[in-house]
Amino acid sequence: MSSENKRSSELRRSMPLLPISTVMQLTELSARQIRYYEEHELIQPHRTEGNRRMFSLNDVDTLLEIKDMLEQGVNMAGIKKVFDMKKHSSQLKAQAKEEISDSELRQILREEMKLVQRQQKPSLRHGDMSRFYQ
Amino acid sequence: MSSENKRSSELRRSMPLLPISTVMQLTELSARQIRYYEEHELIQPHRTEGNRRMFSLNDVDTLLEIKDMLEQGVNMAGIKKVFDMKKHSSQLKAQAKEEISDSELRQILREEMKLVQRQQKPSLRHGDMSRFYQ
DNA sequence: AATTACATGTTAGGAAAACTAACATACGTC
DNA sequence: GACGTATGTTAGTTTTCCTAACATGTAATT
Repeated sequence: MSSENKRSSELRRSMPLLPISTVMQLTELSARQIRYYEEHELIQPHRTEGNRRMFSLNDVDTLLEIKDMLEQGVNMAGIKKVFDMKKHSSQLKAQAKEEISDSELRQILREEMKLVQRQQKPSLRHGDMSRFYQ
Repeated sequence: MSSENKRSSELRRSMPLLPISTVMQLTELSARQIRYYEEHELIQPHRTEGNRRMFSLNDVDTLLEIKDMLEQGVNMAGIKKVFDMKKHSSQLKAQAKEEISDSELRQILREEMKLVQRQQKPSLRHGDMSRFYQ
């Protein structure tokens, strides 16, 4: 896939299309749960002019990951850590891409992994929204 | 693509995910227009328990086709005809697949085309929802 | 055993979004 | 100028979603 395509599909996946009722069905989470996870800053759904939450496909993906980890006994704090690390490591990766070799990068990511695994054993299975679109 | 994948992506594309407000943004149609097209049976959005319309990606695709044809001067009746023919010819095609050769099939579809073209000159450009997912 | 923290349920009251139905209007056609 | 078609607008209702508060089950802590 070209980087152009990657960028525009990222755009589509982050478009706020879905009301909470749809997200409830897709994830089998309650509204209370979804709002609670937002309260803890695990997701940041868009708001309409009238203050209704509107969710993207990425949000649904994230919620499925959260659900997964909770079911595996990871608590909010743990999930936050995992997400922080993910963000950090993808920033690192983006930055590193232009500076270092692949093998050096893999080495760094292995070290990051160890850091997290010391604290908990999260499921790293990726969210499964791919079921719901093309 | 395997026929299994084709079937399941069709499933996803027909899932009622979107409220009318989202569809309005995606298509740049007014609520009045969308409801009017439903009234004329060009789309059949799902209804929630509380009677709210919920639209699928296929519905959005269809609406974009309708918009396209209207802009090209085709009226409701013409659009209906085009859709009827589409449905008919895809049924025909499905049935034919197991009975006749490709070249025979192409011949039949050419004849169907002529039938419609005698009445109007619709745009056959396909709806462009592919912008919005994966 | 009592306390605490965490994740979620439930309820109440209010605001936004969507519904139907009816009437209004612009524009093309007879 | 009357008519038909596609769309706008408005009014009155119903449904969905919002926040905030309090309730509850379970696990960890004392």
